[in-house]
Amino acid sequence: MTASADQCAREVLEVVPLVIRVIRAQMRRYRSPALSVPQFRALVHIEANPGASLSQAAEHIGITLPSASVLVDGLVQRNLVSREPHSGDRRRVTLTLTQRGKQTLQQSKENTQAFLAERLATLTEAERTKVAQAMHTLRDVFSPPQNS
Amino acid sequence: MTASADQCAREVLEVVPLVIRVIRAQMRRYRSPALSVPQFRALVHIEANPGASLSQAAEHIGITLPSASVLVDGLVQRNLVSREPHSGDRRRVTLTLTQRGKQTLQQSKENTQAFLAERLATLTEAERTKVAQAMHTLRDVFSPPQNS
DNA sequence: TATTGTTATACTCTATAACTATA
DNA sequence: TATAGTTATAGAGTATAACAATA
Repeated sequence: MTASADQCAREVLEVVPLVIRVIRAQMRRYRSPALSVPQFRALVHIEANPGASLSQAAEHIGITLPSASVLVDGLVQRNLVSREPHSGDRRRVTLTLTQRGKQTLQQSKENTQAFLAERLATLTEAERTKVAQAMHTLRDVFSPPQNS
Repeated sequence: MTASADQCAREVLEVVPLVIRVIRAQMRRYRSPALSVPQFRALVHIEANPGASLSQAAEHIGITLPSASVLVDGLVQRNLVSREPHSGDRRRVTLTLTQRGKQTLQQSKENTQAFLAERLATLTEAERTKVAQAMHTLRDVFSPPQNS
């Protein structure tokens, strides 16, 4: 069986929303404290890119700059992210995780991954390998453009 | 290369939010009129299950009953869905697509699938087949429970 | 009592438009 | 002028809690 681009598109369009819903529900269920999916993704980006600018974060997450500004606002208010003026270019901000942010992200990662892993454990290893490979493929197709 | 449940979970957690964002952005971009992803999914369910109840729709979409009530409210106000009392059990509602709802869904399907297909067309047929198979697998893992 | 659905309330996410500050 | 970011405004999505109507 082979898949045309259109058949493949149909599958993606049906299944991806299902998966994101399960992920979101689990993140919400977990309280210490709970993170939304976008908040989680922002923390992951800042962890991987300490000192990131807001524009970089917005691009990575795939949202507009104003949306990112509001999103980060919430994280700063919850003391998960530190937002400092950039030394040298005072238009920019410098985003880093606070100690609390690091801990929260670590816990949320463990929790959510463990939850997903538990579901995925029902698959055979061959099936999981195919899923992981497909995720790699989709990442290449749907990653935001790398401008900087 | 094989994938443990935890590695697979990590991949899913990273890639699925990326894909959903691209889908959402495309649906929003399209105006005639634009649908959100949940609205789209609700319409798909009602199309496939004419006369569906609100509870059924909520379960299929993976949201709570109050959320579904609000969501359908918006669709009724936009004249995309008809919400009638159920004959026989007056607690229930009967959801069907209006003519406008059918047209809008059809257009949105074509548009979004074509957009995704265009992206996926850069893959080889073997890659697309793997992606489609992986979607099937994930659907089994993450579908809401079928109670009724 | 149990089921189906709605309403009230509160947040978050997201966009576009308009703005400020800096380069 | 161009860039980085914020604020204003608006609408959708979502949850929990409380409620109403029907079975």
